[in-house]
Amino acid sequence: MTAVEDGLRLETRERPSHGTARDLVAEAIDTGALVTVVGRCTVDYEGRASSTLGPGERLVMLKPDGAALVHTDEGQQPVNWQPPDCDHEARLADGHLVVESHRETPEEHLRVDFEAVLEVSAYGLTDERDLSLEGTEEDLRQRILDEPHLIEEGFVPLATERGTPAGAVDIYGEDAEERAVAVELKRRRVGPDAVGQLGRYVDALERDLHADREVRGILVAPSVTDRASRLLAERGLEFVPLTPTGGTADD
Amino acid sequence: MTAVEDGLRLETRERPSHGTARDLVAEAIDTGALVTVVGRCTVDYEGRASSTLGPGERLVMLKPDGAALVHTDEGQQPVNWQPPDCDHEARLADGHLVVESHRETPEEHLRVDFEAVLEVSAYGLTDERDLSLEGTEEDLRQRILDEPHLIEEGFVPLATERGTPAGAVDIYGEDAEERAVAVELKRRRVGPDAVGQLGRYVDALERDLHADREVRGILVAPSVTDRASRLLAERGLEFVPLTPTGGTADD
DNA sequence: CGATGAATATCGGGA
DNA sequence: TCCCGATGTTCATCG
Repeated sequence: MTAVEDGLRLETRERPSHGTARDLVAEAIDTGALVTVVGRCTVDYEGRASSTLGPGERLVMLKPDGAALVHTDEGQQPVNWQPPDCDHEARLADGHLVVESHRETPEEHLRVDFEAVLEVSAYGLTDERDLSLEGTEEDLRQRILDEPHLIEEGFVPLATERGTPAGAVDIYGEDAEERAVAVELKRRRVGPDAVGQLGRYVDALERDLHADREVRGILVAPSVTDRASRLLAERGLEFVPLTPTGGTADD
Repeated sequence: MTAVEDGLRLETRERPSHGTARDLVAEAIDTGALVTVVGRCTVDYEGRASSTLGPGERLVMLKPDGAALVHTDEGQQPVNWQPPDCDHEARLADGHLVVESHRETPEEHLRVDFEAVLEVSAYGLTDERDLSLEGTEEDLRQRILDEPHLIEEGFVPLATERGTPAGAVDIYGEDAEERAVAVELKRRRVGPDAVGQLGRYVDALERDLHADREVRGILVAPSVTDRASRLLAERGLEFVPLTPTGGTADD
């Protein structure tokens, strides 16, 4: 089976000279292609923090939206990077291909200096990027709004993202006895941080509403850690086990 | 200028047949090479959540440590991925190259189905990966341990990462009047979450120590947001502006 | 293996 | 633009 012509743009050079590599990278940046450069290089970053990386073999990706990624043979995360909206540049310095990426606000600069270039490729890519994702906190919220009794019998949601001086409450409502209820949602097992978050909202609501009005705080998540459970008890907060999808909590 | 032979392994096919692509990807996985496959594809993920991605042109990277990345032409983050320690597999299905990546604990599966393959490359990469990074929270901690007066005159650090029922305090110490002090460090401007964190530690320490002993809580960061500042005041906590590097706080 | 919190976190929504 | 919180966060460290 032979691949048919498909209109996808592609330009590749194996083991190019540094000059050829520079020209191809520079052209690809200009034409809005996605570029990969693989070779032995050093990397320097200066900006929100600063870092240096000694010689090693890596894959550098330059995206047309201005993002830059330096990947080694290990790890899901790039060892160095630059966020979108940066300006990329390819140049020769001391006979080496040097790729630089820069932005302001904040001032950040990435420099990759190649001592050997294994391959340079430029791809003209287009993507609709219509990702459909399920199992998020949003799904959990909708599930509760559809079936409020999942929280408890008589629970009535009154607002989502209700503002307080401490931040927005995921779901604000009332229980069967018309007590105010703040619900904090998490799509996965939670630790102490989520308890602190809920506690801040409850405190803020108790200040906001009349001081004599009781405010219940309910954490909704598949499960909680021991420490979080203890913190909930200390603060008089409650926990309701629930998953975004309706599956069992697999902790 | 011509690149010299450098021992770096490289295997590339432009617009290969799906069968050729499958063979090359499978061999590269076996030999521990880093693989890139560029082409038009759909992506399905099922695991901690689930997602589907319709047809589009993307770059798929398979790392020898088991990580997988699907990158579009936009964004610093991959649109889909799989963490390290997954098992990669390349197969033909309905004449299409299909790349799959799987792991257990948790059960997660990624499937990329190519309808067109623009290029397949396999790179044999090695990397020492000796990244040196400055400007981290660790740097801020060391700066304070070296010069405790940066917190205030008379401050004495007694422990780092001191355990409490609510978590570990970054720096625990005493002030000039021998009051207990909990210090929470952040390398950058902080919001309400950091105040909640510090508050939990202070509460826990006040329970741990004798109830009559006052515990001061000090947040150390380049700057704070308005809301965080208000929360600090409400809880009787303090703020000391300080950067990891000693530079000025650029908020 | 789980828990905990840092990160050049990134990303999207809202004011 | 900044603030704020979610994320299939990932990652290192510690118990």
